[in-house]
Amino acid sequence: MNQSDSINNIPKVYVPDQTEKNIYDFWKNGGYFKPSVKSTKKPFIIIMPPPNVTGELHMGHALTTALQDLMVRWRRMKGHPTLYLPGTDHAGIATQVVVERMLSKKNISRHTLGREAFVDEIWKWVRQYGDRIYNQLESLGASCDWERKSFTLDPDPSKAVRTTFVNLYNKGLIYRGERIVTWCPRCSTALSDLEINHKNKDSNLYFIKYKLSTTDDFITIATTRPETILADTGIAVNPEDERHQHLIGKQVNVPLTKRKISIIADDIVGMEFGTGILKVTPGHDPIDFEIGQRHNLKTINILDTSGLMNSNAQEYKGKDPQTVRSEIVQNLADLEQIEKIIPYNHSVGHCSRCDDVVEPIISKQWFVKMEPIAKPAIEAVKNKEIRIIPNHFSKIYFNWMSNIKDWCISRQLWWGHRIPVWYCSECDQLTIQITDPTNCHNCNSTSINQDPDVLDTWFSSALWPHSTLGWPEHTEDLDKFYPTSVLETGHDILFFWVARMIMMGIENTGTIPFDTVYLHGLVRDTKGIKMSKTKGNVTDPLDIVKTYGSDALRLSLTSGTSAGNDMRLNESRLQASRNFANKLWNAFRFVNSKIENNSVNYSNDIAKNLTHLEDRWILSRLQNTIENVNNLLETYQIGEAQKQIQDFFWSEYCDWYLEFVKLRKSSATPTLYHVLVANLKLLHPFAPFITETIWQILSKQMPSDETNDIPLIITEFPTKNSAFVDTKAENDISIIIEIIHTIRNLRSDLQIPHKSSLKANINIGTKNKLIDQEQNVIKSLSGLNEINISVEKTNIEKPPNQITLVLSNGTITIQFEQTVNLEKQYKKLGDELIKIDPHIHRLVRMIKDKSFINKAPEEVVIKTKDQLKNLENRKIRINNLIKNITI
RNA sequence: AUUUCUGUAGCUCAGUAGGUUAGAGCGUUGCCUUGACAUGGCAAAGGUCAUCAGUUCGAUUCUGAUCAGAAAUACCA
Repeated sequence: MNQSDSINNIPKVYVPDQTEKNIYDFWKNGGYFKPSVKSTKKPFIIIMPPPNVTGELHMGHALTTALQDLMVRWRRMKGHPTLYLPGTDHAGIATQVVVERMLSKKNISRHTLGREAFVDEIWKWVRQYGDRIYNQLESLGASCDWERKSFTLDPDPSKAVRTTFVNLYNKGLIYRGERIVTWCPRCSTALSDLEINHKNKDSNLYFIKYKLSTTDDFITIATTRPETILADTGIAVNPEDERHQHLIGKQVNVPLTKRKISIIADDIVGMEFGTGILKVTPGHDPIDFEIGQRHNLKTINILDTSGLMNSNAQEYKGKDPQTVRSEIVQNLADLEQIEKIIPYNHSVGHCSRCDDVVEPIISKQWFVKMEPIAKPAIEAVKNKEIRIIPNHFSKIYFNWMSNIKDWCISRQLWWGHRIPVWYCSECDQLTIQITDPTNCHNCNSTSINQDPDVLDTWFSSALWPHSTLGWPEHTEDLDKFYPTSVLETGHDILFFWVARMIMMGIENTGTIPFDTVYLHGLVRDTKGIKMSKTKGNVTDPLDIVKTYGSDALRLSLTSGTSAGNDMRLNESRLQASRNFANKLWNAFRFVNSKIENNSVNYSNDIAKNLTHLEDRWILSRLQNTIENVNNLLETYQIGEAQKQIQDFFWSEYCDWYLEFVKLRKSSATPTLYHVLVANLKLLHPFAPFITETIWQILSKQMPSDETNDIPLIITEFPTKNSAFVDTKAENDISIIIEIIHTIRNLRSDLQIPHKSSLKANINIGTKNKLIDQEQNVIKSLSGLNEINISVEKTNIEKPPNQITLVLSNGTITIQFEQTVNLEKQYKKLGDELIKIDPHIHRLVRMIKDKSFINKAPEEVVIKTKDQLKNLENRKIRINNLIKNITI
């Protein structure tokens, strides 16, 4: 480091990565992340929505962590026992795919390994890499209680899963049934509705002729999936449809097969679509399945678990549906059974994991009956027991919850919580219990086999707020920390997580899992496009941490945003945050240079020394900031809270206060220190590293005591002290600032350098005494060398070397050494008149309006009158000046 | 198709009890290396708050319609 670059050996640019790791370890090893046992205040708990154990940190994690950690740190500093409980999710499909891919490089498939060995392989992987995401969260400053970290497959959460399954089954809320589910051939498992994305695709609508069995007539049916003809078990028409009345009850031959099927009437059939005749394929379409149920139609399944045609598809067996489609179309064309083919755009379901086209397929799966569970969960939000922020997501929640469908929870995977159901091969009865049974409950036989399937990963996530705290056991943690406080996550995950957590929380514990849901928006790239690996537009948060520092990243993510809204992250935003951090750093350098090795402890009473106006002013402004910040954080207006802190710090403390006190020797130091420290505390939840770093250096400059011996992370968050509120000081300083501002403006307009001195006559009526007292400050910050205070009317002649400017409450006349061209200044006066007039008119109109006087609140009327008076006075002063000008 | 959200300065966005001469950051223009900081300072330009109605003494803010953009959910075979 260059010696000239430093005051007291502190580098003039803040370098984050030199300190962040040390600070984090200091907090972690000091046990500051653990819930305090001393406080009797209401605990504040955030259970981290568990990231995927195979996952790597992305911007979404960074945002969610910044917000969660901010909430946690704020409450911790407010003296609440806080628990931020981290965890990871086993992520069934995703993890299995990762490990399968790894094994395939060694030419091993999971089938050759077998289930047990394969699951062992995954565990090996998890043990090796599962902590990676945790380390990444640490670099963001997450103040989690790592000793309570939890993994969805740990024994306790697993027990919670089994207990829940058994309870729900016993209550009749879990059932096994043959349903149409959506099947992903690539992942070879059933999926829930939420795991499917619909995309519009260009395809064809095939008009196919079916021959009636008894006559030589044909009927024509429109379909997008001709390959499902092989699974047709009925034909349906609308009973109201006069065109097709005569067909009802007749039989047709299924093309390419020897089967004959009946024509039935069902009012679900749309008369406008196609020919108004629907082929019914109960095995491969949800609507057809319902029709099949109503009319007792047979169900034929033509697909196997890997999505290929099975033996029901006759000669097409073993081929994939797409191939079969074109073959069938060709075969039908050869038989002249294709009437026409028209291009058709329709939406097709895709697997949200692998993006393959999913197939509706009949299959036996486990379901949760949702309606009874959803009811109390809807009620909890309706009666405001749970508050969703921003509120408009409540509507989306209600909408989904009141149309909820049963949840398919079985997955044909090997990695996850295996379904706790055992089938008896002797009596066919099920044994369903929490611990592994050895015998059939019914016949006591030992030949029982566990269901091979595992549960949907979200099933365990749904239990997360209580399972991580020890449920179903009555643990101390559950007692102390449940229900939790806030669930913070992305709005895209409202249904996956939030809704299911609310339902299962109430179902299992009888209590809501959290009282507040805070939903954030998505982080988008510079162009506003959603970040995704496939698009290659992702920014790695760890790269940003390296370049700009963790605080800068956090500040960027939390600034200028409001809940629920998406945000764009770009370089200039990050730079601005880094610059802010650097500004803080340099203010600290300034203050530090004043207090180095001080023998007085400034953290004690500072009220004694408030003889200076600017001290009273900045402390008063600080109270205002503190009050606003607390209110804003209380109502989760996080971006606005941050803005208030940054504005106060930069625009008031740095731009004005620091400049004011440069004239003084040491009398300002206590206030200088006090306000800086208050800023550090206010900012700590937003930018934990730099604030703690500065505090550690600063607080050691003074004799130690109980207030400065403790780390910033657990110091008390500032609260408003009304004793420091001083509106008179605020008014006075605003007059001083206006004078300085006016003179600087003039200098800039006339290109008069700051160095060249000016003389001023100020007449500001009742405040002339103030000007007298503060003239040194005014001189220094505006470059005046002489101030005369005149009670007389300002000279309104127009000597060529002086000009009079208008202030809110008076005038200021500036004298130049030489003649200056003032044309521009006089024009400015005219411009202001033009601007001011409409305002005056507006205000006059309001005052004259009787209904305004009668109906508007009194303070608004008073304020309006004041405003008018001020503007009119100003207008008079401007007019006086203009009258005496001859250009 | 339904629902929801968004439309404020050149760009990105704040603006939660309806009363402000409508704000910030970035960018732009001019000036400045002054002992905290050029990742800085000083000064300035820039907006009919999408459009149109309504409610109100008063609307960027509330209501409705329209236009434009985004998202979610559902889906017709």
